Amino acid sequence: MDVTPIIDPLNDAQREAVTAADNPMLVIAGAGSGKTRVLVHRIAWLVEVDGVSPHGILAVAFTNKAAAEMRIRIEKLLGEPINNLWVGTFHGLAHRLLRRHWQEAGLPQSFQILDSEDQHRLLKRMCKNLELDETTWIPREIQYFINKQKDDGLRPEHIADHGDQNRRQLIHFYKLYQDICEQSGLVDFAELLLRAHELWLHHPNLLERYRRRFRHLLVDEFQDTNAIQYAWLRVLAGETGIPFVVGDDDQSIYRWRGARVEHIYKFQKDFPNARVVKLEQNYRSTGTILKAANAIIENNSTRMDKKLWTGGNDGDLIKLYNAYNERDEADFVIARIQEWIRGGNRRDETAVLYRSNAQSRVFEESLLRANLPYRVYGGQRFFERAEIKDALAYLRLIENRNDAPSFERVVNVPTRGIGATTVNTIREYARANALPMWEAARSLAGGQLPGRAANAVQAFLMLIETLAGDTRDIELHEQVDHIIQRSRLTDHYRKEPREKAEARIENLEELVSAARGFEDDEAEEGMSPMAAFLAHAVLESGDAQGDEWDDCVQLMTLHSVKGLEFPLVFMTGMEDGLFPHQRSMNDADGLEEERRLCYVGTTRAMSELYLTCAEQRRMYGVDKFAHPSRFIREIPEDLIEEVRPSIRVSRPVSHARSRPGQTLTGSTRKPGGLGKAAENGIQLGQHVCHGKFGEGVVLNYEGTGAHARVQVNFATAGTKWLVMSYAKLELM
DNA sequence: AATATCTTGCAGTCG
DNA sequence: GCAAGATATT
Repeated sequence: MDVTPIIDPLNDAQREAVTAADNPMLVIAGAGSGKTRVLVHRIAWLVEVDGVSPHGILAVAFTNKAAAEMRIRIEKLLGEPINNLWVGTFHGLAHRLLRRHWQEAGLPQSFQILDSEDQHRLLKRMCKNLELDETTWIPREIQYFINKQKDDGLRPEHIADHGDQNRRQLIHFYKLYQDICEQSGLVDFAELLLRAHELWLHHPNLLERYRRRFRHLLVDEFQDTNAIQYAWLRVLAGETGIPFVVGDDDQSIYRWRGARVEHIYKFQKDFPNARVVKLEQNYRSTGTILKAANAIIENNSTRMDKKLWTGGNDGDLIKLYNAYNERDEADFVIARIQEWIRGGNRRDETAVLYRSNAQSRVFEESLLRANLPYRVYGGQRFFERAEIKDALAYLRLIENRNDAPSFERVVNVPTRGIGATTVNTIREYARANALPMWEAARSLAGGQLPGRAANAVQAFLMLIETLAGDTRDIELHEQVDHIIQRSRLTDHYRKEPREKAEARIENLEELVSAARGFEDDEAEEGMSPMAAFLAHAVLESGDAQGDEWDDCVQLMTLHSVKGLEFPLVFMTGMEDGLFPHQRSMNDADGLEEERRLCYVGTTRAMSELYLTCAEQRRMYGVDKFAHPSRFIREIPEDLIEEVRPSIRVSRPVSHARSRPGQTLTGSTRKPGGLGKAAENGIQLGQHVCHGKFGEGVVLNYEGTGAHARVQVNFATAGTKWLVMSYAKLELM
C-alpha cells in the first residue's frame, strides 16, 4: 500500500497528528498551519493504513461549505467516492439522527425545522396573543433566552427561577413555546442538538450502537463548539471513542453566540490521555505579517502559548494609510486594487475587510464608480427570501397539515379574503380545543364563521388538499413548479413594483431549478424527496450572492473572512470604537475577542496587508473624529510603513463641533512620520477666511504643491476639506 | 388592503 | 442617515 500521498505533504507536527495511535488527540492549529489538511489526511490515514471503515468515522465541520469541502478533499486523496462516511455540521448530523430515530426522539415522522426567523415570528405572535406588556416582553429577548437554555441543554423543568418573577415568566414562556412546537411538529435549530443529545441519554442501547459504530470522531473548528455540541460529542465518545479535535484558541470569535473556547481545556480534563500537538508553521503569509499577528495576539492574557513562523521570506512591510474620512479611505483602497490589477493580478485575489456590515457601502460606491466588479458577503440568503419562504410554507403545509406557522404564513398570501379577524378566530378555537390550526379551520369553515370568511377558508383548505393530491406522483421540481403556479404566488408578486417583482419571480423560478438539481444524498429512508428538500432548504439556506462568482473584489466582515486567504488584504476602519467595537471596548473579555478578530484578519493576508483608518467618519449621519485603533499600536513599528502620511494636530477646543475627549494629538500616534511642519504659509491652528464659508481654523493638512489639501473647521459651515489651489484662503 | 407616515435603533453569524 | 417595522389613513 502506498502511503506517500498521505504522509509526504506533511511537516513533522502534522505527521505526528495524522499518524497518531488510537488516542484522543487535540490539535492546536495556528492560522494557516494546514488544519483542514491534517483532518483530511487523518481520515485518509485511518482508512488506508489502519483499515478503519469509513462507516466508523464521523467528521464534524462548522459550516455546510466546510463539510462539503472536506468530503471532496478526502475523496480526492483516497481517489474514490466515500459514501458511508458521515461528514456534516453538528446540526446536519443531529438532523440525520432524528430522522432516523424519530420515534425514539418523540417526534412525528414529518417533523419540520424552524429557522430563526420562523422562530421569531412565532414568538412575536405568541406575545401578541398573550397580550403581554410589550415593553418588557421583547420577542428577540425571549428568543435569546430560549435558545440559550437549549444551548446549555436545559428544558423548562430544569431551570430554577431563583424566585425571580420575570425569570419564572420566561420559563413559562419557554414551556408554552415548546408545546406549540410539539403540536405543530416543529424543531428549531437548538432543538435539533438538544434532542440529539437526549436521544443518547434516553436510549442507552441506541447510544451503544452508535458508540460501537463511530469510534473515530473528528471535529474541525473545535474552539467554536457550544455546550450542547460538546456534551453530545462527549457522550457519543464515551470511554471507547477516539476524538480527534482541531482548533485554534486564538481564532475563537463567536463567544457571543455561545461558543466556548474553554472546551479545549475541558477536553484535556475529560480525556486525560489525550495527546496535544501544536501546529505553528504557517504556509500562507510572509514573515512580516506573521510577526505582526504574533505581536497582536500576545497582548491577550488567556491563551495557549503558540507562535506562528514561516520558512519563507519576510516580504513587504505592512502598509498603513491614515485617511481623512471614510470616502478617502475607500478611494485609497480602490486605487490600490486597480494598481494590483494593472500589475496583471486578479480581482478575486483581493479582500476588503471591515468590522461591521454598514461599512461596505462606501466601498461599494467607490467600486461602482471605478467600474470594478465586486461581491459582498453576507446579506440575505436564498432560502431566506420572503417569496421563497412563502413557497416553502405551501410545500411544508402539504407535507404536514399541522405546521401552524406555515399555515399562518400563507393562509392569506396571496390575499384571499382571510383577514386578521378570521385568523384570530381560528387560532382561538384551535387553542381552546387543543386542535392544530388546520383542524380548527376545518371545523369553523363548517358554519361557525361568517359566510364569506367560511367560503374563503374552505377555498384555502381545498387548495392545499388539491395541491397535495395533484403532486403525489410527480417529480420534485414539477411539484414545486405546480404549487408555485397554482397557489398564484407568481401573480401575487407580479403586482409589486416592477424591479422587485422581477427579482422575486426570478427567485421563484430559481427555486424550481434548485429542486430540479436537488440530490438527496443524505436523505433517510422513508423520507420523501420533498421532505428532504425542505430540510435541506432550512439547514443549508444557500449563499447570499449566488450569482457573480467570477473575478470580483471580495468585500466582507472580519467574521466572515475566517477560513479564507487572499494575496492582498485591506483591514479597514482601524479605529477605536469601530474596531475594537465600542460595545466590546470596556471589558477585558470583549476586547480580547476583538483582538482575536484582528488576529484572524491579519492572518488572512498572504503577501500584502494594508491597514487603513480614517480620522473622521460619518456614522449614523454625523461626522465623528476617531483615534486609530489600539491594535495598530500593538504592531511593532518596524513592520509598518506609513503610506502618504498626513499631519496631526490638536483640534481647537472652542469649536461647537469638537467635544472633550476627541482631541487628537500627534504624540500618541505610531509610527513616525507624523507631525511634519506645514508648507505654503498655512500653519496648523491658523485662522483663515474663505469667500463662501467664512472664518475657520486649520485642523489638518495633506499633500504638497497643487494637490495640497487642507482641512478647515469653519465656525458656521462645519469641517471641510479644501484643495489649496482652489480655495483661495485668506490668512487672518 | 394598500399606501403614507412615524418611530426606533444602530456588531458580528451559522445552522 | 437609513432602513425596517409599526401604526395611521384612505
